[in-house]
Amino acid sequence: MASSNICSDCAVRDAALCGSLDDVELRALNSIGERRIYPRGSTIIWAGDESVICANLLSGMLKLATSTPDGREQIVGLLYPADFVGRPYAEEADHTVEALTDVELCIFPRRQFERVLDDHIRMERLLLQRTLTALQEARARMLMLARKSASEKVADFLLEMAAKVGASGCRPTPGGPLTFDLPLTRGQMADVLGLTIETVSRQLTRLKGAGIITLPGMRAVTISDRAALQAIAAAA
Amino acid sequence: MASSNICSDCAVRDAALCGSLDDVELRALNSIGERRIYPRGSTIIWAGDESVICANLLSGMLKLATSTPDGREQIVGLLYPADFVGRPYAEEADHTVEALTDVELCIFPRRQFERVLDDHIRMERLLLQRTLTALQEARARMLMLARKSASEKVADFLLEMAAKVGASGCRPTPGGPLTFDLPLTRGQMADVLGLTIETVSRQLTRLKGAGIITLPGMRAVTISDRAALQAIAAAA
DNA sequence: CGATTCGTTGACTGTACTCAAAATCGGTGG
DNA sequence: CCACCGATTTTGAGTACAGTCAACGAATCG
Repeated sequence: MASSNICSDCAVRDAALCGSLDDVELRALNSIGERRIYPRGSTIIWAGDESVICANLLSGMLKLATSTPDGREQIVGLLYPADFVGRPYAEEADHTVEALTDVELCIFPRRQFERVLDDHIRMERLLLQRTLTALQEARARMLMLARKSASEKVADFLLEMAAKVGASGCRPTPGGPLTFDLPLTRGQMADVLGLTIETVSRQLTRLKGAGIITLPGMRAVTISDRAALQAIAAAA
Repeated sequence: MASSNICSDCAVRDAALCGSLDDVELRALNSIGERRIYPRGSTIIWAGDESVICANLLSGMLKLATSTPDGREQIVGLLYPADFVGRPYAEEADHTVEALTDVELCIFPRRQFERVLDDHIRMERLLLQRTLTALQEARARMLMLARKSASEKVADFLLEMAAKVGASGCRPTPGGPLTFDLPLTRGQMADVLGLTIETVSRQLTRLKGAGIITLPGMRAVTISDRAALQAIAAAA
């Protein structure tokens, strides 16, 4: 049976929460888990719905968003492969989870996942540490959203993306220009940064004009002067 | 010895993390803990310093803040009695922790606290749940900081304060006007809301002018029209 | 090839920030 | 009790940054 050892070929086996489990434990988790693929743009969890699933993100990117009653949206987190999805120990889902790219998830029914958590201290401990880190990140983002200017936000975001996605990007010479594809549309970038589409676009063209970046394609970015970008992100 | 049963007269015994412990466990925690009092305005933890302590907040209020290199500050969390303070499993303190009022803390050396955590699953589980809740709160605050107007922010804040501190405030008739003291200065409110002092002040006078609140003293607030305040917080 | 989504650019507006001054509160000491 | 001082708050005038509205260009897809 394929499902009896889906973990063996898991791309994020070591990086994800399950990395803490031994083979016996893994089989237990295996029996309640299920791989599923969602196309880009699909909503995996709706905010306010009953919290029925948890998952590990195997590949692709997810966004985590909340919105005001009148429709203003804010992306409160971006999830990368091996990140944990969902909210154990709560009856309701806090945020809407949507696929930014095609994604592959390893899904567990929430209740059963909680039981595994209860039975496997190492896994729970890992989740605690991840959650503490996520909290720290969220708070850092609060500073950015509340106190940074549009140019700082955009520069900051480009650097973060360079760090996260840029690993796979192409860098001709070390320290030299780095090119990668943004996994987000301008509108999504705006939702992350607490700006509007127009402002994001303008800031990007400003950076292009200053010779700090180039925009070879709609989604592609090349960072040609990383130091300048860092200077902007830190201060002005 | 007083220290051998400091927990017995603890005001937050049931609400705090330690509420999960039985008497034997409590004695263990007792032996590494120590009560300490800090005057208002004192800094308990500096961001970036080595993370050496964790604590439970017994009484008073703490602020949790980060700032940009050039000095812009943002309060990323407010802590109330029974809340947990500090960052286990990290070498460095994430945020600066400062006393907004005189506070009483029950302090533990971080390393030793982590050991207690490791040995007492119930406590670790509680901490996980608290952290998940804090993460949810932080993300909700991200939405507010990034997407809400000044008037929404102030209205929101007043309602939150009414809920948190207002319990002890005086409410002549149920559903009627509620009066309480703000534990924060205008400047601190501005730091919470991502605004300036002047904007906070102006919004308060606007609310006063609209007959929704009155400001009997420098720190006191009376909410006379809660429904109107909620309407502002939700929408405009 | 047209339709649609996404991105850029422009002109204008408005909200919140900055700078500055006056008013109020709280405490101290004559 | 009152005068005085510093800190906090309020108010005012002017500015700037980012938002809004609108049009246009570019890319993608059927």
